[in-house]
Amino acid sequence: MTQLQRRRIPDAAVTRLPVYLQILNNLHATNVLRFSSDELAVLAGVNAAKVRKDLSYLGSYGTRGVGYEVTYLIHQIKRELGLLREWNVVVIGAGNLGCALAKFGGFAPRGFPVVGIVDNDPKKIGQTTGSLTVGDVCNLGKMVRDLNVTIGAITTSTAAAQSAVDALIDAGVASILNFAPIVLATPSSVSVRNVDLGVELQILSYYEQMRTEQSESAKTQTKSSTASV
Amino acid sequence: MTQLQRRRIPDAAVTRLPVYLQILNNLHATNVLRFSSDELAVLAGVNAAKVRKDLSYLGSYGTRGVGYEVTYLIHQIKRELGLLREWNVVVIGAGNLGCALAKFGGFAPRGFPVVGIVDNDPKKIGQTTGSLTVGDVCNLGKMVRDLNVTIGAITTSTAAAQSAVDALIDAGVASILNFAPIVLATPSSVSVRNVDLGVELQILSYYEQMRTEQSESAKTQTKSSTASV
DNA sequence: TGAACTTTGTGAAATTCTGCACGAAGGCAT
DNA sequence: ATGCCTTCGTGCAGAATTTCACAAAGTTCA
Repeated sequence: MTQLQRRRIPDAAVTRLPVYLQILNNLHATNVLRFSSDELAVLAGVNAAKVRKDLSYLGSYGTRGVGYEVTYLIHQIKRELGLLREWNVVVIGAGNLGCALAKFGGFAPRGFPVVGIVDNDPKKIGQTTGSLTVGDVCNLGKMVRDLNVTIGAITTSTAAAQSAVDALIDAGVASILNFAPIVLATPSSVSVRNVDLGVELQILSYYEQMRTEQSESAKTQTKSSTASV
Repeated sequence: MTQLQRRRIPDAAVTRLPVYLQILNNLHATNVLRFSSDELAVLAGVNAAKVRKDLSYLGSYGTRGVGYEVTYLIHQIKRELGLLREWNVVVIGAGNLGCALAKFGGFAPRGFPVVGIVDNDPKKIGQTTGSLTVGDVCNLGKMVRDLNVTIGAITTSTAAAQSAVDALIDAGVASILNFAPIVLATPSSVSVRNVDLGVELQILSYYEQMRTEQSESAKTQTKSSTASV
C-alpha cells in the first residue's frame, strides 16, 4: 500500500462538489462574498454537516464563526476537480445528439471544448456541423493525439457504441460520457458516466408507483407513515 | 428516498433495475431464454452477488442450478418499476432540447409518451413541434388533469426552472426530470432526477486528473469509479 | 437412486456513507 | 481582557450498501 497517494475524496463527495460549485458560481454572480455551511446546505438540498465534511476534503478553508469565502472556495473546488485547465472533448457519432453537442457552445466556456466529431458513415464524413467538420472514425487515434483529447462522448447508435468505446480506449481516451442505452465493457482504468433518459424515467416510475399504491391503500388503512425523500 | 409500503427496494437497487431490464430486453431480442446471475453481472459490470440480491427484492424467481428465465424476469422487473402501464409526460420549455424531446419518438414505445409541451413565451406558444402544439404554461393545470400527466420534464432556462417546477407541483405532478443546471427546491414528497452534462463532465475531470497525477508520480495503483446517473 | 455439479438465496462481515453532537476557534460587544 | 455568540472541523455511531461464503435446492448422468 502506497500512502504517497494524493488525498482521495470519497466518490459520493466527488459527485456533490460540482453541484456546490454551480451554486457558488451563482452566489458569486449575485455578489455574495461569504456563505455558511448551513446556507449552502439549504441551497444544495443536503445536510449541513455533509457540506462541511465534503468541503473539509479540500482542506480547512473555512473560518469558524464566519463561514467560507465564495471566491476562494470556488477556486479550491475547481483545483480539486481539475477545472483549472481545459479538457478537450471528441464526439463519436454525428447524429442528432452528436451534432447538437458539437454545435452547442455551452461546454467550451466551462472548460470542456468540443474539438472534434467523427462518424463511420461516409455520407456524414465531411459535412460541417457548427465550426467542426465530421471526421472519419478511422482517424480517431491521430485526432486524439493531435488535438490532445481526454474525454470522449459517445452518441452513436446502441449497436455501434461498444466499438466506439473500444476505438476511444485504443486511442488512449480514458474518460467516457456515454449516451447510448447500453452498459459498455471497459477496463477498470477507464471512467464511464452514463446519461440515459430511459433509465431516469423508469426510476421516477418506481417512486411514482410507490406513491400511487400508498395513496390507494390509505383508503383502506388507517395507519399512515410519513415520507421522506 | 421515499417510502416504506409492503416490500421496499433499496434506492441503490432501484437505480440498477432499469439497467438489468435493458440487458434482458437485449437478451430476449437475441432469443436467449435463460441467464445466470453471473452472466447478467458480467453484462451489467457488477458483482454477481449484487445481481442476486437485487433480483431477490422482486421475489424468488430463480431456479437453483439453472438460473432465471428471461421473459419472466423482464415481466417481474417491469411490474416492480411500474412499467406495466404508461406514464404521460409533459415538457416545460419549448427550446432546442424541449422540442427535441417532443419530436423524439423513442419514449412513447417505452411507456412514457410525451403528451404535451408548454412555454411562457408568446412567440413560441401555438407553434407545432412534432405532433404537438406548444401550449401556454398558464394552462398547465388543466393540461395535467385532462391528459393525465404524471411526469414533468423541465427544459427551460436556468432562470425559469424553479417557477416551472413550482407550476408542476401546483398542478399535482410529483415526478420531475430536470435538465436545468440548478438544484430545485421541492417538498420531500416530490421525486426529482437531474440530468446535467456539466456535472458529469466535471466528475470525469476529477478522475481524469487523478489518473494524470498518478501516472506522473510513477507508482501505479489504479482505482476507477464508474457511475450511472 | 444417488453422486457430482451448478446456481440460487441469504446470513453476516466488510465497507462506505450519513448525520449527530460537541470541542475548537474566531468575531464582537462591553 | 472577558464572556457570549457563531460556525467550522471531526470523532463516532448508526444506516445503507456491497461483498463474501455457504447451505439449500435443483439438474444431469450413470
